[in-house]
Amino acid sequence: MIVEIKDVARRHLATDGANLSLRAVARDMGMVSSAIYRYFASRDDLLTALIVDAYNAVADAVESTEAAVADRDDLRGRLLAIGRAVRGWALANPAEYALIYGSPVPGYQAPQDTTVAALRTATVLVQILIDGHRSGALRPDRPLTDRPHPDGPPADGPLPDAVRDDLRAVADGIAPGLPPQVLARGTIAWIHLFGAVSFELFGQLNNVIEAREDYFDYQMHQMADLVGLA
Amino acid sequence: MIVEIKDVARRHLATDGANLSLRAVARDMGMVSSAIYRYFASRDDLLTALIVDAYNAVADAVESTEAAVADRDDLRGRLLAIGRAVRGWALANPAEYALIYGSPVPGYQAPQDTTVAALRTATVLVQILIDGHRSGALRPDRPLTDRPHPDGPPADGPLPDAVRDDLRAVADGIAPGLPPQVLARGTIAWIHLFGAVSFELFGQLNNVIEAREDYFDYQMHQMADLVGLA
DNA sequence: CTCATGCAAGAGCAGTGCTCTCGAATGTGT
DNA sequence: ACACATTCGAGAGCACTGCTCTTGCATGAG
Repeated sequence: MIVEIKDVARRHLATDGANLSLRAVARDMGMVSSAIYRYFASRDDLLTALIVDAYNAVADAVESTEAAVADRDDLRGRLLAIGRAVRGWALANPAEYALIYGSPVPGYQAPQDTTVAALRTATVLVQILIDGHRSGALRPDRPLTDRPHPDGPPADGPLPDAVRDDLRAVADGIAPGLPPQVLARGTIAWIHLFGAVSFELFGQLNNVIEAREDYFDYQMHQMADLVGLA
Repeated sequence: MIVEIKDVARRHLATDGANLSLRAVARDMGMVSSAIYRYFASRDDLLTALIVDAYNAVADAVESTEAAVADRDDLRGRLLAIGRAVRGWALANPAEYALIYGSPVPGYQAPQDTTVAALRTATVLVQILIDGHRSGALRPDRPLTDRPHPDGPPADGPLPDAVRDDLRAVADGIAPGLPPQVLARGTIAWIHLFGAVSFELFGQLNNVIEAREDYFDYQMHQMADLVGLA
């Protein structure tokens, strides 16, 4: 019953956007609006359920797509697979993507359930970093970028101490032994991935880039370079 | 009169988020709701006015901050100034930032007015690219990233043809002669800037990074490296 | 002095989230 | 088999929303 309500709500979400109407979904189900409250305490409660489902849906897509990469040593290919999975899911479910990675619903506070579901997707990326670090494919000890001038010093400044400490704490939790420098570049790729998808999905690329897919792949390759993947 | 309405609406926006109520702003002004319709045809019309204002506000902040960089040859400093200006404005006006760079309001179609205001901010970044290209500080002819392995080939693949054509068209409009390769890396920095601000503002960094300002600067430095700024 | 225009108030419509009450149906224990 | 308890949905109702339409009051122009 609650899955049926969520299904109808998802359908409304796809057409009407984030301001879905409880009465409308009740009408679609041949019920009266007050009956919904037997299953969801409030509209925010329904939204929370949809948000958790969305986080898990994108995590499912990312996990299965990344696992399908046969050559586990092809770290770049695995990163690319993650990126394409996120983008593909976002393009197929724009409203749900906006729900979890867009501007937060005003007055709505995300409960703790959502963060654990959100972590699933990130873990897939971190595993690539771990594998690359173990095999020695990553070189966090030197700047990844070229010197702006051939004879100049590396432009890449050191990781700020406070950031390094934050990242070390994160690494201790999910990837013990992973150097903060590696994690720092991984988070940059991570942030850029969602920044790129959001930019495209929210219309910021309109009248600028039309070759969306090629452009996205290009960005992911740049991020792979930045992380230091072969 | 319309500026007073917008001021009150902005204040409501800051507290209640994107779903602002016409009746509430009318109440705050001691008017009845129908009186608002003398000045704005609809709630969407008011939102559009706020959006255009927001685009211009962030453009003002960026332009003035960037212009305050004394050393015009310090391209990295100018990029950093832009980034900090955007982030600072976003942190000071989170609701307005979400209005223009967050998920679009459902059922709302942005009119053409907004795009020209959005272009103002981008122009400041493009000017850095132009200056850097003129002075020879940018080297778009070679990969900016290090080889993953010291003796391997450059990992950076070529710019896809379709993307190159898109970017050439953009360059023809606002920066004639600027190589698409330079613009490609500039857009990456551009996208990452807003991706980083959105990630922080929308709570995606919670329980991960606490040293927000240091982390942001670190990201901007990485982007400066990627673009190839000294 | 008259007319026209600008402006705000009020009523009203359809819609919303949410609460409360009531009646019907479905088991469950004795 | 009967009485009881629990579950479920319907309905009314409250306060709120965006928006439309009409009415009336001003102020300024001719």
